[in-house]
Amino acid sequence: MVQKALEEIKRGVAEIIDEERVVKLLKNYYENGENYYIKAGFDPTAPDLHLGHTVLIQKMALMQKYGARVQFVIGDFTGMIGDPTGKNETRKKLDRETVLENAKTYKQQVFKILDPDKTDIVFNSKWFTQMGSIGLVELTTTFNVARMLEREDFEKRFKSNTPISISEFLYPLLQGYDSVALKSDIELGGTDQKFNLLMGRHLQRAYNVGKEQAVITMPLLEGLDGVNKMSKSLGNYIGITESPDDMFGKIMSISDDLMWKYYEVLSNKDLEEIGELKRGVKDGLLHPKKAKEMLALEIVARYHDSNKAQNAKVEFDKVHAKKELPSDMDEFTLEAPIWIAKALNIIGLENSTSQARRDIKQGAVKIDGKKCQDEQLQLQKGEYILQVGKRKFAKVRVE
RNA sequence: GGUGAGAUACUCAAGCGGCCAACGAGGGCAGACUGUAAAUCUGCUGGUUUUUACCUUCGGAGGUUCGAAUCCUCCUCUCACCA
Repeated sequence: MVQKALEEIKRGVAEIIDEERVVKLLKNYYENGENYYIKAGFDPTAPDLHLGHTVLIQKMALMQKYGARVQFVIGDFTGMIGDPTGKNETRKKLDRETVLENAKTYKQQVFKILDPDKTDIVFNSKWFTQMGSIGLVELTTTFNVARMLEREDFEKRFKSNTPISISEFLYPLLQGYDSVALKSDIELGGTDQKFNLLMGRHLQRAYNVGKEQAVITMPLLEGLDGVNKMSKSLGNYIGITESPDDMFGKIMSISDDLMWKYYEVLSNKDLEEIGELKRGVKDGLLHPKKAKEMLALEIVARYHDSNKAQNAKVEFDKVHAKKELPSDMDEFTLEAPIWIAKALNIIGLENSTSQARRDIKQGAVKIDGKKCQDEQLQLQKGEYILQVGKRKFAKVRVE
């Protein structure tokens, strides 16, 4: 039992630190029925979860089946500082209301995956506002600058003389302290979080919690561009609240290579099955597009339902493979006569009339399926279907 | 605190009195090709209905000049070296 659970848990993970402890926890669950706590922290600034987050969340959901209680930490306090990992931009201070609002959104999204009965949502401001400045200084005495500079991005920035704010040193300490306050048994995070996750271990020791958490890191999921990690600020993400059509289309647009990565960390299919698909594609028995469709169907069905997923697929084929019009389009009413470029701008298909002119020149604009050649064209009364590029459509009534 | 260097469009980065809406690279958008892809090739990438024109942009505010991203003054910010 333990062995099987461990195997499933290990799938797709980047690294497990202190695997022995994980085994112990599992054993204890099966033999004595005792639960254990797994923690993961989330930033309250961006309440929209995307598939990159779900890699982590799905893993937690899996572990809930094996005795884990999830501590879903909303970093409302730490969020004010901002994790220095990656880009460093000063964070806006979030007011209480926004944080609560975001937390609500989190709940809605997260419980599509996690079991609510086995999940605690906690805010880390709860213990940090009570800590006080003395407590904070005490926290800082547990670590030193040299060790702190071991963190890769700090080291890089230090060497290249890029400024590091003192408050950024605080971040790993605070995140680690969450594990002290919550007495977590395991903490999950992306591979870029490794340093912070290990800090939890260090602090649990320093504060004599009586245990040191194991750490499980998950690989970072690349975004749609296939290069950078999926993130909202880069715009290469697939949000779990997106419409079935958008979600389906976005998944279909990833490259074939990336598809397998997605399969590994996002699909519920077991590894053998995925291996078979992979072989099938390699041997030419299975079209890669088919394989990708299956993936897209599975994921869309998870966040919507299988009917909607199926519809999204049909719609997708209709628009892209058969080059027919989508069944749903935004509709607008404009006054006649109207200049085509202006019309495109008003209905939001183009950012400016200048951009519209350029696209018309390039033959990217279609009216009722026919290329528009004349950039001076005035639309007279009637109904038109305007299209820019392959994906942007709108129905326009001119009167 | 002292000295020096720098701030250019989404990002990086040229330009250093007129030929600058500003080289180039990345990104983005579009076209061809395809499986809607990826890769590749090509075009575009400040705005404005009148587009071999006009307007707004090169950290901010003034000034010199027929003319300034380019020169001068002050301010703000960043970096480096020294203390």
